[in-house]
Amino acid sequence: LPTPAKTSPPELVEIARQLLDASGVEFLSVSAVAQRAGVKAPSLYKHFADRAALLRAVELSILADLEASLRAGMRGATPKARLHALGHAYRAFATTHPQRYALLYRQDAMVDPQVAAAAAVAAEPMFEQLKACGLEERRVLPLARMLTAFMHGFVSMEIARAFRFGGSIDEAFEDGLSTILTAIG
Amino acid sequence: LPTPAKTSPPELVEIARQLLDASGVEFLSVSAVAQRAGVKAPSLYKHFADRAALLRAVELSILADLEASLRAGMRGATPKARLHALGHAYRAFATTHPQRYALLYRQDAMVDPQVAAAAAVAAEPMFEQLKACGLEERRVLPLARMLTAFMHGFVSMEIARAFRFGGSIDEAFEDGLSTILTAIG
DNA sequence: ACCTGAACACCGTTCAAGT
DNA sequence: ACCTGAACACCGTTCAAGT
Repeated sequence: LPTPAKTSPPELVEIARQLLDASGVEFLSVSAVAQRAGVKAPSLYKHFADRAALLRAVELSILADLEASLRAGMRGATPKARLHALGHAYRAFATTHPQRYALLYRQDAMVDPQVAAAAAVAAEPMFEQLKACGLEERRVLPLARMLTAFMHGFVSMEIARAFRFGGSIDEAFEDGLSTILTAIG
Repeated sequence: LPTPAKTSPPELVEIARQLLDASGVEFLSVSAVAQRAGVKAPSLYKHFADRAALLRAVELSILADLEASLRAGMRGATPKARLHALGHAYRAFATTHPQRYALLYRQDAMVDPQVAAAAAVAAEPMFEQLKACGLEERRVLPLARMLTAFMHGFVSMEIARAFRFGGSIDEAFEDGLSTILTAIG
């Protein structure tokens, strides 16, 4: 006869997210998650195939949060204004939850099709506004790539504390973002 | 009486670099490096304080290589042309040695003062050319940050295979780089 | 002065045995 | 159907003992 489940995939993902925020990916161990769920490590394998599958589930939930944050922050009267707001929402998400953000860009993350699909969904708000700017179709993709490259590069350097020469980080982000949006025309 | 050393820090760093290129950071274990050096794992602690110290030494050697690659690639008649060439040299370094590049931006890498200093040295070529462009002093730092954010963001997304909508990656990089260099004025 | 084997506390993972 | 203890192969690291 079945023993009642002491935990569940959603609960394990939630615990994993808390561990991630508190200590980073390297402390997000199967043992630690199982322990906080009140269960022994081997039991986790009844809910997830392996540690990678658990990380993937966490990643998917973070990408969903990112998309929601971008949509919520994307206010403004014009497409360009909304892209500007989206840029700041992106940076706010990454700097508020650096560990979550770092998980998204761990090595080979996008190789998994589910994760790649979720990342594409998170990129949709930006594509929608870029298209609404009314620029030529062939300019949309390069501009999207320039914008995401800048946003990701900036916040990941900020998180890594790679900006070490003083000066205003806020201004540098604002300047860079404005320059790119100006290039839209 | 002393036993002759079977290995040395430089040799261990070289072995670590080969392991890194072959399989990535996670396979860069103390045991694996020691084994390839023909020595048992505990012996490595006579040459490096711990695994982190070994990784740091590898990181320093990679940052030195990066600076050399940037300087070697930075040809051109004008400062702006040289910045353009530097951008392409940066991307070439990252895409040719993705594992080495990924090591540079691992979490909290820049917290170590030696690594931060080496990163600053690697950034010098770019600063030299930006200053040679003759723009106002207060514009140098924001522009440097925009340029590095774009370059790092672009190549790290490229390495992570995050560009999944087709189109020319080469063109997107060239477009983005040109847009930023145009903003210099 | 460097190398070694043994040991410790940790991983992720498997599996047979419980209920 | 899920949970468990025991086991396996791995980590990084320490340390006393060799030479």
